[in-house]
Amino acid sequence: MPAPDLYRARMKAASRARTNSPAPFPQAAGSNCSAHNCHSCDVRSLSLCDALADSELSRLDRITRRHRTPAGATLIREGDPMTFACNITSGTVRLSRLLHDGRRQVMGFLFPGDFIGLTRRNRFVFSAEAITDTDCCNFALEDLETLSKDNPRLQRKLYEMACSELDAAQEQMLLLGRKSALERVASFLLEVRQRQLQQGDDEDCIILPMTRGDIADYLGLTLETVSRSFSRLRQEQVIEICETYRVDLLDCPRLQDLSGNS
Amino acid sequence: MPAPDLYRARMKAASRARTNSPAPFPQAAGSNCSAHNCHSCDVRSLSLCDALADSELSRLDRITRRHRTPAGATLIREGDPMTFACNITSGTVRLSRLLHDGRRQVMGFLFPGDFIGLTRRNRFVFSAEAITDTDCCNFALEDLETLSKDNPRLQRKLYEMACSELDAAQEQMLLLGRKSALERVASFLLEVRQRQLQQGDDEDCIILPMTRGDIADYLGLTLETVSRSFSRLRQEQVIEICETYRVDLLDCPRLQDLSGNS
DNA sequence: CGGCAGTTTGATCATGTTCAATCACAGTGG
DNA sequence: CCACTGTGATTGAACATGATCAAACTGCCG
Repeated sequence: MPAPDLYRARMKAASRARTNSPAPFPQAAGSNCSAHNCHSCDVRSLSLCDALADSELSRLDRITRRHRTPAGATLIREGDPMTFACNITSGTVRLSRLLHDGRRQVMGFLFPGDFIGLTRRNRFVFSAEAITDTDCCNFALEDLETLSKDNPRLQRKLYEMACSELDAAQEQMLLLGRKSALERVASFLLEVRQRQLQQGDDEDCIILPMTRGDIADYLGLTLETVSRSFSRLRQEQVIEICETYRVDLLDCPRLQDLSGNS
Repeated sequence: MPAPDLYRARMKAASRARTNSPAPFPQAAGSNCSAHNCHSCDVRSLSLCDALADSELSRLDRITRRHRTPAGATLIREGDPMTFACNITSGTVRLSRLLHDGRRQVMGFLFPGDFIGLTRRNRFVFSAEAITDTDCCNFALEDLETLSKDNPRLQRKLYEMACSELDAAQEQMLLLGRKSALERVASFLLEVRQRQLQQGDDEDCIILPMTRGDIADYLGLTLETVSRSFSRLRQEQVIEICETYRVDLLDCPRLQDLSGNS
C-alpha cells in the first residue's frame, strides 16, 4: 500500500529544497507559455505546443482536459483501455509493470514535458502513479488523431518523441542487460542530473522524489543493493547524500567513469 | 572474430530446413510486391510500401538503394554517422552495442520488413551485422525526409513503426530487469515463434540463425546459461532441439507458463 | 585425419538477493 | 513534551542464481 501522506511530505520538502521553486499548478493555470502565450502550454511548456502554429493552438486548447493528481494516486491502471494520451506539466510520475507474481519493473520516471501514449496497443500495459502532486493535460485519442491528421508538424513531433523514447529505452536495455549494480546506480544519477539540467536546475544537487524501492525496480535491482551502492558512492566521496531524496554529485567525471559509458 | 563461412553454412541449412523457402534476392530483384506490383517492395513486403499510394511509389523507387550483405559482414558500424535508413528485405540482422570493456548487449534481431533508422541521434549507437546473407533497401535520410514531408501516410507509418518498437523495447526491459534465466529463454523462443508466424511460417518448429552467444547477449545472460536453459527445457519435454539452430516447440502453453507472462 | 568454431556439461566462484535487525524521521496522541 | 507508531533507509549475514573457468563433444571443412 502506498503512503500518500509521506509522499506528499517528501514532495513538499523536495520542492522547498529547490532554489527557484516554480509556481504550482493552481496559480499557473491561467498563465501562458513563453513561446505562444497560450492556454494549453504550461510554465514548463507542454511538448505538443512546440509543434503547432499559433493559429492551431485554439484547436489544441479545445481538446485539452487538465487533471491534477495528488501524490500517491494513480493516473493509469495497467490494463485500462488506451482512450487518451497524457502530457505531464508538473510533478513526477512512475510508469511500472507487474509480473503475475508481483515482481515489478519501473519502465521510467516522467517529468514535466513527458508524454504518455506512444504505443500501438489498445490497452495500457503499464500503470502510471503520481510520485509527487502531478498536473497533466489529457487528450482523447480520437481528438488527437483528428488534430494530427491535418497537422504534419504535430505528426512529426509525435514521431520525434517516439524516437527519443526509443533511444532512451535502448540505453536502458544496455543498462539492464550488461551493467553491474554500481554502474546502474551511477548511470541513474547521471540520467536524473541530465533531466534536471533540461528543466533548468543547473546544479549538481539532484532531487530524487522516488523511493529507493522505485529506483531498484527501475534498475532491475533490490532496494538493498541500491542503498548499498549509494553508501559506497558516498564512502568514495563521489556523492553526498544531503537528505534521503537529495543527492550532491561531488565528482561527476568520476561518476561518468563508474557508469560504464567509457 | 566472426566466422562468415560457418554463418553462411548455418544460414543455408536453416534455409533448406524451411518448408517453403522463398526465392533468394538475386532472383527476386526483378519481382514485384503483391500489393503494388512495384519495384521497391520485395517478396516479403517492404514496410514503407504499405504507406504509399501507387502514384507515389516511383518516388520511393528513385531513392531506394538496394544492398546485399553476406553473412558475417557488417551493415553499420557503431559510431557511423546516421546518413541513411535501412529496410531489411531478406535475411537476419543483429543489432548490438558494446561497452568500452567489450561487454555486448544485442538490442534486437531484425527480420524481413524490419527497419533501421528510428532514432533522433546523428550517429548510429549500435552496429548491425548480417547473421545470414541479407538484402536491404537503403534510403538517404534527407531523401526520406523530403519524401515524408508531403506524405502524411508515410510520416504516420514511421510513427507507427517507432511506437511498435517502443512497445517491444519495453517488453524487453521487463525481461531484462525482472525475469529469471529460464523465463528469459522461454520468452525468447515464443518471441521468435511469433515473428516467424508473422512471416508465414506457421509451424512450431523455429529457426534460430543466431548463435547461443548472440542469444545470451540479447537476454542479458552468458552463453553457458542459455545452453543450460535449453537443455533443461529439453529434459522437461517442452522443446526438442532438432539441430543446434532448429528447435521444436513441443508444448507452447507450458512455454508460456515458463515465460513469466502469466 | 586434424583443426576450428560453436555447444554442452561440470565445478567453483561472486555478485546481488533474501532475510533480519537497527536506524532515522515525521506524525500522533497521552 | 515525549513516548509510540509507521514508513522507509541502512547495514549485516546467509544464501542462491547465474557467471566464470575448464574440459569434452559435435559437425564441418580443408
